[in-house]
Amino acid sequence: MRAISPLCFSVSAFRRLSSHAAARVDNHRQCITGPTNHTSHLHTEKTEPLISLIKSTSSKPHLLQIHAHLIRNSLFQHPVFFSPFLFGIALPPLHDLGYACRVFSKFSKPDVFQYSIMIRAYGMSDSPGNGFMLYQEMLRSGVSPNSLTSSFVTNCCIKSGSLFGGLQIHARILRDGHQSDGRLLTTLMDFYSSNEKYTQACKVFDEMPHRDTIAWNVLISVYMRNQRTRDALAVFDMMQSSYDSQPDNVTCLMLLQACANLNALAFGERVHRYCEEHGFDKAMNICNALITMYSRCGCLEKAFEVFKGMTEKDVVSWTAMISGLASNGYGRDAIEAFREMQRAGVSPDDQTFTGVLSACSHSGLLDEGRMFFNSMSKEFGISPNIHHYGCVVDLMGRAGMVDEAYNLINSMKVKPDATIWRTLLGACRIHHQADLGVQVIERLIELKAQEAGDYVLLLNIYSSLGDWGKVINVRKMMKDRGIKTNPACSTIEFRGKIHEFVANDFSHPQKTEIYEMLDEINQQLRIAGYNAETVAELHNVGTEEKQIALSYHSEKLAIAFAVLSTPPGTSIRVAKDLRICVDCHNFAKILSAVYSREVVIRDRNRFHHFREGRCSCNDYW
DNA sequence: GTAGGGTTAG
Repeated sequence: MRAISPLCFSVSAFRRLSSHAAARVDNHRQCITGPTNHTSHLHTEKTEPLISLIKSTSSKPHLLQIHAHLIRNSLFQHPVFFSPFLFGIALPPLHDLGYACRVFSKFSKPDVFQYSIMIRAYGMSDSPGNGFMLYQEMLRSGVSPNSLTSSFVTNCCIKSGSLFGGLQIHARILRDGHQSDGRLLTTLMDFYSSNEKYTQACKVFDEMPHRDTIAWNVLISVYMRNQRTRDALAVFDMMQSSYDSQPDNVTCLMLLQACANLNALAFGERVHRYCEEHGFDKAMNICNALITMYSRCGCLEKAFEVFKGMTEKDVVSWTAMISGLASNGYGRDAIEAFREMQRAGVSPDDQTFTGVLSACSHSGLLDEGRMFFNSMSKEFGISPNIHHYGCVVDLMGRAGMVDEAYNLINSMKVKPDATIWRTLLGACRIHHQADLGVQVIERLIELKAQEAGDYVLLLNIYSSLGDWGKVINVRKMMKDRGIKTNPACSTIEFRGKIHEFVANDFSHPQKTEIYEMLDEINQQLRIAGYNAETVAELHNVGTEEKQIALSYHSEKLAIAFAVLSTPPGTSIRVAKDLRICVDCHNFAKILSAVYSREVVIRDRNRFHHFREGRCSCNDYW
């Protein structure tokens, strides 16, 4: 007996089925060309099997055969068959937009469903802008959009970055009275958020009649994109007290990221407990986010605990652990973890090498760093990217090889970015290389990327050389170019709230106590041998004035607040947006001994752990 | 007589 392929079987099956339907349609030729509201003439019991055959196929050749048969039997133009056919060919998994366009253009009078499918298909393609054009064509031909059409076309505007299109759609949504559709409004929030119209995005949220978990999650992502990370955390409480929606795994994932950014350890632990209570802590992505959160909060023990507890570890888990060890100053352990990862049979990728190389640069492991940099491409076939180069430049720069680092940047295959020049500028500052520093500033200017911080580094170089004439020049240059310095900001978490401190800040409600406490601490530290390190301070002023200027750096205010507010022995965790200065480093080191407090300061992505008068990093940079 | 929204874990 001859074997019949499943495809042949299906085709013969629908041939049988379609002959009944065809007989019906033939009697009503107007169905084919005219308005297509004659579905009732087709017997449901005859058409349904054929429709479900069209719907169930996910093979393109099969769908094309069905197409041919529909044409032969004059059934194709009937929406009963055309709609599911278009659906199958236009959307994934087949998603043949070219084919879908051709058949769509042959269709005499598409309805709102068919337009919607095509708009959705455009939204998923490389030409989302065409989705909006089709939407306009649809309006011109008198077909009214429903809330799904609006949702699809809004998505097209998000993808194509069309602000104007989205605004038009929003106006139409209001006109048509679709403003109570939660899903549509969620897409609209996403639209405003992706166009940086955060106020508008929040307004849409406020006006929603019901907010489900996804709507709340979009609100969190709005806050996070808008650098309002603290507000993102506040959403967690609001969700838990709302009666109709609770945080889910996506909420937790985003909040853990927010905690990592804010150094909000206590809040992160709360989210962790919530994950455990709801069984999210078994998921790999949550565990990986937890590792990062704990590492970025300087709490490596907890990060390692999560890591150890994972039944399965992927490259992301290993990389998170390696990077965590690296940024916390445990370079050798990071390298050991890398070897362990290979023994476990997990292949490293480019980000793993970023972690390994940063481990070398943070711990000053020059030879190891070079070795990994070379083996990365030779053994693992991973070509170096800007981050890898950045680590090596940092490594060489710190080791005093500033000229070699400069040559390496010039020899790179990738275009140097502002960050890599800034890294070199930092090295120039450490090794007092004023001439190269000036050259680097010029490169930053070429990139139109120079920031106040870059000029401050240059100022640091000149002032440490005692070249006050040049200091005045740079200050004048900054003034002429309109460069304004933003004061550094330190944050500290206390009882679930984030407290912000800016140098010489007088806005905190407990300011008087904080300043008094800082004076008291300074007196105690001086007894223990602390002397304000004034060499790096910018102004050409007397020593006493310098000491006053240094006294109220933001991290010192934060530390004074912690000493004031927490019981003796509690660890003090500070996050700072700029680099910690030599003096504050010294201050924290001596304080850790005098007050018997562990102090953890995170500046940018680097940690300084102070315990019993020692710091985890060898020198303060 | 169908169809939709959030996450890019390091």
